[in-house]
Amino acid sequence: MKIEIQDQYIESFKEFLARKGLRVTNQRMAIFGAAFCCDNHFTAEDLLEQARKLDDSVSRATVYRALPLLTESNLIREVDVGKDYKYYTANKDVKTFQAQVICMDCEKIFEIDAPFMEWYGKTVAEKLLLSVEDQRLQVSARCDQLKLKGECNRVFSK
Amino acid sequence: MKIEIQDQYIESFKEFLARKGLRVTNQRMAIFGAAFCCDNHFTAEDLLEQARKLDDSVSRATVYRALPLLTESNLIREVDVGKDYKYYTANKDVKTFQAQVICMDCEKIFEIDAPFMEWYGKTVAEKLLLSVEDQRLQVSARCDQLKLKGECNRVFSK
DNA sequence: TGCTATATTGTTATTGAGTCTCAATTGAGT
DNA sequence: ACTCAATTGAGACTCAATAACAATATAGCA
Repeated sequence: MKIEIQDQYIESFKEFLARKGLRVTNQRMAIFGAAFCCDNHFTAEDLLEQARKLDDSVSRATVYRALPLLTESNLIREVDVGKDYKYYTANKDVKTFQAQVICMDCEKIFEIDAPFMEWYGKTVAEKLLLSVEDQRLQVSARCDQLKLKGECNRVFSK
Repeated sequence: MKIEIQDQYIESFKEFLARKGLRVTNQRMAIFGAAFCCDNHFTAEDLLEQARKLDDSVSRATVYRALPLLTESNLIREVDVGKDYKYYTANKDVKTFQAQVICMDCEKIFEIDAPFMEWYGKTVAEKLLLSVEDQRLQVSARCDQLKLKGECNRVFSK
């Protein structure tokens, strides 16, 4: 069952490549596969590590070259957490606009539905006479607050 | 008139430094002044350049050391536009929550009032049983759309 | 199946924002 | 003015991301 869903995404990625006149390579598919098999948010470095488990020839440069393709094809998306590096996450089963709640200490990310935001985007668009390409609502919280829910990864020394 | 307003901010900054037991130095005041005399959003590098006009001894390191003080004192704030570097803007006359509309090509930033978001933040907080530290709504648009309003800085070759 | 043009790759070097180190300097209380 | 800790500038350094380039692999075609 899971495999079927994945196949659908694989097909979608291959179509995207074909449409752009790009080749289907082992490395690209390994990177794609890594992005979709890992559940959480991941950095470029995480992705490299995972992709190498599928194809150990994958290099850092190729990961960075593949990321724009994956975002452009709408299979993954950037999640900016205000750090110096970027996070990404696979676009699986996302039906509504989601806000990101980020722990500023351990960097754990929760995505919560915020369907209202879609309407809000349109309002903004009308106000500025342009169409919105993308919008993000990011909420920052502290880990000692998330800890109350027992969902913080980090151990604190201080 | 303008000078009076600035004096108020200067006082506020000096108070902040005093409260923290930090010294009032020429460099810090030059950086502060630069942040408040430039109307737009600025990067650390922009700030360095401006500050050097007020005190040419200001170094890059000092700018980066001053930025956390300015944000902590709430005189400026970070504006994350999803680039590899950070933008900042002075907190002048900001009464309500603002959403940022960013041109993905020329990086021009419009801030628009989004008072609703304050309420929304509280709702999110209740849902996750934590208190929100900060929230940002970012809207991305393309310059060729902003161009219609004649407000895009960039000249396009393609 | 094998051939060819060219897209893609890994390696390595490079960029650029931001941080760190440390000796020299400077501000503020005495 | 004196003292000493806070602050500074210069420059080395970190680290994510990008670029250059020679080697390799892919897809279309024979």
